[in-house]
Amino acid sequence: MQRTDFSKMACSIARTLDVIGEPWSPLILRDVWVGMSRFEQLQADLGISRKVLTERLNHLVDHGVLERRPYDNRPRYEYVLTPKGTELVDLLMVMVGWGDKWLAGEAGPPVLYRHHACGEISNVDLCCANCGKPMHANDVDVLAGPGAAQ
Amino acid sequence: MQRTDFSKMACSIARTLDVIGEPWSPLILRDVWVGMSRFEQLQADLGISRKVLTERLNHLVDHGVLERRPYDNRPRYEYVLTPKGTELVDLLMVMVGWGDKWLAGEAGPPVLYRHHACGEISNVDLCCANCGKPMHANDVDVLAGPGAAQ
DNA sequence: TCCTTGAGTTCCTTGAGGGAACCCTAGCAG
DNA sequence: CTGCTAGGGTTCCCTCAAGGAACTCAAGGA
Repeated sequence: MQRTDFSKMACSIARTLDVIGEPWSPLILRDVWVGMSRFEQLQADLGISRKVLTERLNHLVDHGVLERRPYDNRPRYEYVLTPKGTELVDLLMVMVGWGDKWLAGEAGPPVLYRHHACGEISNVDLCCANCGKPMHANDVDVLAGPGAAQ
Repeated sequence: MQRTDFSKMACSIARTLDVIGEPWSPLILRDVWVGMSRFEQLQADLGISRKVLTERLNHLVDHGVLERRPYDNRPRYEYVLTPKGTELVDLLMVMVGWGDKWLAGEAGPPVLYRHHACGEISNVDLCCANCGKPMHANDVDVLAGPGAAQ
């Protein structure tokens, strides 16, 4: 956890960061998303300290992003995405899109996505939930909402 | 910077985190986006340590996300988003969408977006850059790309 | 009975975040 | 030309989180 507590700021970015803003958390979600669900797998794949991995998994479970579920008679557990966590993967896909475009270099993107609906290799874009047209940073006005501070 | 260096991992999520994964960085971008561009403004608004703010701003400038530009004959500077940084705001908008849905509580979202194209208060959704249809975590297959490790 | 495996705990060291104080440059007021 | 002010940082110290290695514990299996 960061030193400063972001969870009480009147900002959905800060509150989201309180859930997945700590180092490693997005990479843990990525691994769970692509099917790595067990402690040992995650630890080996990420090279993360076991202590920190324990802390992160507990934090993600506490916030309803992952679910810890036994998979054996022995004390063995796996971590799976909840619906809340699955929607966070949208965020990861947008991160992938930006990283692919600006940071991948000449080797090209490390992974590709094939979209079920059209069958093509593609990438995510942002559109308006209301009209469906593109919606990027310069396409909106920012207004105070009901939950604004003061 | 996190202890572990994410920048050399063959993963666009890790590489993106290397740019904006440190604490405060996304909130700094948010503030710059909505028009807070000067050191003193950012420090006062965020309540961040001046030392850390200096480090973050330098890191973001080094990575081409922000540009440091003088605005006076005196040694005064403001920070503005580059095109690379403006595209990162997409990521922030998706974070806002998730936070609004899962964390805002009964007070409602702190800010609202009005989409220029349709004039309505709306939110971002993810669609396929190829076919335009919705594209979420469960709508894709993940395949190895040209820049995959090994 | 011992060995192995998954899933953590415990302990120590290092270094990043928080906070306050200090510094430097350029204008401006007297 | 002296002192004051404001913006934009540095410097310093303290604490707590990340890294890493070693240790624990429970349940099967040889």
